[in-house]
Amino acid sequence: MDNREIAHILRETAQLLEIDGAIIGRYRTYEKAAELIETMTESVAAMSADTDKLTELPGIGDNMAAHIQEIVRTGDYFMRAKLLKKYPVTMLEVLRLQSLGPKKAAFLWSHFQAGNVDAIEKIAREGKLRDLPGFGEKTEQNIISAIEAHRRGGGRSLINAAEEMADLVAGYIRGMGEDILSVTFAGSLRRGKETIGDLDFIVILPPGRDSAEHVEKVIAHVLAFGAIDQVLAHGENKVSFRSTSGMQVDVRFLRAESEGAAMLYFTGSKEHNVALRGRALKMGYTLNEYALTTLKGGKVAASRTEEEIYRKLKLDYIDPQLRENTGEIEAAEKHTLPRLVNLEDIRGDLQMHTTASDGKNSIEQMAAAAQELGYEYIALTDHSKALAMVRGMDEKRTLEQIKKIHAAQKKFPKIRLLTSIEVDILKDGLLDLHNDVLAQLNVVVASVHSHMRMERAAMTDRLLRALENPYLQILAHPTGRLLLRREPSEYDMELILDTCKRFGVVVECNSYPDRLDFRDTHLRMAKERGLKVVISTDSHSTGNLLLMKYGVITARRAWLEPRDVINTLPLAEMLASLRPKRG
DNA sequence: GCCGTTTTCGGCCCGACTGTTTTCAGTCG
Repeated sequence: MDNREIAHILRETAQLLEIDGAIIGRYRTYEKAAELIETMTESVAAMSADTDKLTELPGIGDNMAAHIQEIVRTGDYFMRAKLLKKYPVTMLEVLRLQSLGPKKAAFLWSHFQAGNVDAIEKIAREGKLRDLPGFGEKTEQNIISAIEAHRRGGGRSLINAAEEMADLVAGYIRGMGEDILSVTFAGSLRRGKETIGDLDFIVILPPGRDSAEHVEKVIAHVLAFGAIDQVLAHGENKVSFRSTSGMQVDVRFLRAESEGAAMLYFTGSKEHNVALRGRALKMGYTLNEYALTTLKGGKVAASRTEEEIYRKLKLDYIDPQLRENTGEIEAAEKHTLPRLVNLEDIRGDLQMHTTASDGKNSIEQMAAAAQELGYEYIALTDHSKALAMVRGMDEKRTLEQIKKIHAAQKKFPKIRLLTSIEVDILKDGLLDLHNDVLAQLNVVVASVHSHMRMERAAMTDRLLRALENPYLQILAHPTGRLLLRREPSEYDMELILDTCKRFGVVVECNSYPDRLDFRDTHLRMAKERGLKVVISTDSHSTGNLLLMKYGVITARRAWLEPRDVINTLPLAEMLASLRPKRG
């Protein structure tokens, strides 16, 4: 049982308790335990043999430790099972509807036995909700439109799509000229999360131009943005809407003196903010989106920049990508935060395709584009023959490709073109090309593209066998997931990471926005085991080389430093850090 | 259910907004 599964059971218990009317603190404890376990890299199942280790975790007491042990032992938790006898499991889906929370959901269940989205939609469309206490015509309509939005899909977007939308909205708001001072995005996009549910903007008003009339004028401009599906909130300080693409956009209006506090608050994460507020309270302050204020006297201690606020809280500045309350506050206190890897640290790209398989551009075009980016080296990694539909290369064509790369090299004296391949890991764990061909390549990248839904034990064996091949140097997009489309393959992650470490295999952080594979938490596990990582784009065109920034931001979320990432190294050192080829 | 340099009981981050209410509960982030 992995951490995600344990956290899932605890979170469902929290939601069911909330529906059941438990007092706030009780279900919050379950929520907090779920949040903690979800973001931990150490296996809680492994820890659970030792009760003391569990209770040492913040927010985990004797009772919660016992519950966790029960979950690890039995795969379920009696309280959750008990509540699921009282409420249907579909109520958890109901809670995901906008404007329907635990209280209203519980009410609908107790009055109509309506415990799923379909049943609630039926009642709403029949006009039976409007006369209920606490409901009304507006609420009824909101629930119907929330159900419609829910049916259109979860509304989460890939990071590149979110970024495009954010640029569009920011550019539009910026079009107001001097009516605003600045517009900045915050939220999960600033933290670099792999998928984005909503966009948060902070609009700073010019000094002296913060009257209600002026804000209303700015809001009117925002609401005239073309792609609005529905306005969700429209107040004096903020406006929210759902875009036609299904993404929720929140825009908050503030004065310049609150900018730092607001950025901190709206960047989150929620867990980071809660921890910061707790710390502020202990130190005699209160923290909100306007300022850090002294408890006694209500004097503003800091508000203009994030740096000032962290400083007052006796913390080093914490990069947005680290703000998940997974140890960054403790590290900031002890001055042990990592020096995170930057895009500028990257010296080369070790996965890209050409017209030899499914790439759009030639070796020369890829080389020219990479050189333009200032790279010192690239690896040309076309597919191997198992991927017949993209004309994967067999042994003969691979050898020809090596010659072509050598020929192209002559035209590009300033960048090293490494001969390479993305060789398929076959169903039985063998690599798709003969070792004597792999031996002739500068770099061997391997990955799984077929039979991705194998059962856990078989997939583990398959990968172990592949890793035993002495020519395999880089394990690319190790879980094979496609964000919002395909779940990751399942295998014994800890064993595979330990094996990579043993053989000196480097794991990839694939920068493609729908892969981002390994994901942040897996990369952090890798780092904690002393593995090296390569951040690659897996480009299929020259334009794709720019996707590197998404890999870098994911690596930053994993606390990776330049020394953890081999393509921050000069060529010779990078090559020396790869698994040495043995016969 | 957890936790303590205000507390071993009584809080649990905090503020905006909406919609349904005549002063506030519920939802959200």
